[in-house]
Amino acid sequence: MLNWSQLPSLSALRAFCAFVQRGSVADAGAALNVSHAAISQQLRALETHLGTPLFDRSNRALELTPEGQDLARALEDGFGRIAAGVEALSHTEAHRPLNIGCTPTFASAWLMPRLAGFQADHPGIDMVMSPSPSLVDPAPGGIDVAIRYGTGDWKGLDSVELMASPVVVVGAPALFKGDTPKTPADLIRYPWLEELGTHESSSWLAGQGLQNERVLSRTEVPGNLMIDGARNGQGIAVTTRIAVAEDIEAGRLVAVFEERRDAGYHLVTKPGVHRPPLKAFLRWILREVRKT
Amino acid sequence: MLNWSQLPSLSALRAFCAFVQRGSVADAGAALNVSHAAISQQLRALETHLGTPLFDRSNRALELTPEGQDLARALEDGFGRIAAGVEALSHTEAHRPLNIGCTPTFASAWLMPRLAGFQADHPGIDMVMSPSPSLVDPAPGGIDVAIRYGTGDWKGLDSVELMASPVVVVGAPALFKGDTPKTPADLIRYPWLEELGTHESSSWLAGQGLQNERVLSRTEVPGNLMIDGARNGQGIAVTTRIAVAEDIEAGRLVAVFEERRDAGYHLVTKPGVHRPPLKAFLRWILREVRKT
DNA sequence: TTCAACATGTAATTCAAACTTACATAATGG
DNA sequence: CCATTATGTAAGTTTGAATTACATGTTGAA
Repeated sequence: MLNWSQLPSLSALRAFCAFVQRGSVADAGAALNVSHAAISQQLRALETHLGTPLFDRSNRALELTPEGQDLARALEDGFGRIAAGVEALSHTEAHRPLNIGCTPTFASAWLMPRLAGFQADHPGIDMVMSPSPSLVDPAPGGIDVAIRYGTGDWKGLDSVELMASPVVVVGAPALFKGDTPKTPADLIRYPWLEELGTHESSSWLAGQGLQNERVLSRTEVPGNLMIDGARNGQGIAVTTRIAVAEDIEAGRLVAVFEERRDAGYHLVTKPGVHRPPLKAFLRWILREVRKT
Repeated sequence: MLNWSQLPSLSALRAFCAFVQRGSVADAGAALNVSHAAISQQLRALETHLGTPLFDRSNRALELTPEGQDLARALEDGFGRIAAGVEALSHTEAHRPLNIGCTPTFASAWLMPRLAGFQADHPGIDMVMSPSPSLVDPAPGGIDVAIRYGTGDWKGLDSVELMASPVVVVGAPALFKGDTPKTPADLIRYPWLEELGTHESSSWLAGQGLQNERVLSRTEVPGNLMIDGARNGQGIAVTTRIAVAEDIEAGRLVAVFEERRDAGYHLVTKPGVHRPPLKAFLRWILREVRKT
């Protein structure tokens, strides 16, 4: 086990190593971004600490004593190993792709159409989209950031609101045949679509006091297909405003109920440091949201 | 060539390495003689600098991420190499014998009789005596300390006076046969002894204004034999008071002239740091002198 | 479940190592 | 011999790192 307590000051060792590599006190200072005097003092402190002359100061230019040469070799090895380790880390980190977790709905409706812009701005950053209805924790080495729908209170995780978005209940105009439902209870008569692995429709109905009612039929479909199904008149869907904004605008879907809640999409990250690609992404997406 | 400028703070790296070895923040603090809070802050600073999470903080005890493990390996290697180099240095240094240069006369008359005391006090320190009339520079790796006769003004070297000691001119009572010389000029009639490699007798005579006189005979002998020769009545010798103090006391030699000059024996060292054995010796010899 | 013990995090202040500036000393080379 | 180059020293300042004190959160036993 390393005995730290009797190791000389690391800055002194660093100064010595820089001096050895650069060959002069002034150059060593330049390499470390400090003055020559700083190096001079560190070198003297090192000699004092070790109780050994490391230099022959008889000439103008310092020369290493045999002891100094031994130490130099050890330090160049040691610091070299350390620097290599640090650099390797930065490299692998910089190149590990950015891993984004979000719901299939949000991905196809909002994120994917804009992502090209981000990739154009940051050609060095590879990305992996992990669309998944289940809300995976952003873990180190796994998901870097998750985009989640909720109220922003994920315990143990940091979140910032991306955009508020009410829950809407939508259906195709063809489904209603002009007879648009007036109350939530009217919806019982229709077939429902639900995203695989979620229970949004039931919880919405429960929120309306209809938790015991059975709807006409309930079809579970993969997330990306739910909106498609709704558009085709296959049933009622519960989703967020953002995901169907364009469809409503274009008249392909009708929002029959809309519930103003203080919920919305959030950027959720692990507390702690963000690696540079992640920082870039967060900056970009927040700017992107502000545009609209 | 190492690029120092983008290396993280070395104390942060050290803290990280200590944490890895000890397994907890608090223990790492203990190993480095700092508080747990200091370590905590260093670790966070390191993560921030690298832009990479090094720990999984979801549990109470920190766990290394894969990146953290890579870095840990590099740091343990690197710091290990450094520590080994430093330790090797201290070891070889501590064991290199102490090299003392002094005149043969002083060695046999004053130093050798007392040296046993030093060695008894410092059993770990080996010594090499280098008696030599020529005044060798104490150089790194060579002589650690020289004991020289003079006035203390050796340019480029540090010196402290060990003891003042006038120059004396001595001869055996048998040589003078009761007819002790009264003036320096009287000494011309006697045979002279001179230490090999020195010119003390001629310069003493020159100091008395007798630079052009020829003495009866001049015999050059190795330093350690000069006093012996004088004792045996083989001639006049010029030396220092200290070297013949006991002989004069015991009546084996007579001091015919004594010149009070501000000269004496000095401890002469290279400026700069003194390694521990040298410091011990200097402390010892100065205390030894003060005893008398 | 609740509480004590443990492990780490954070904020504010204090402290000291390390740096800068300015001047000094000394060697080298034209 | 002087200009130039290289290092040393001293004094004062800066800032990185430490301490202290309190907070947060987990674990395990009562």
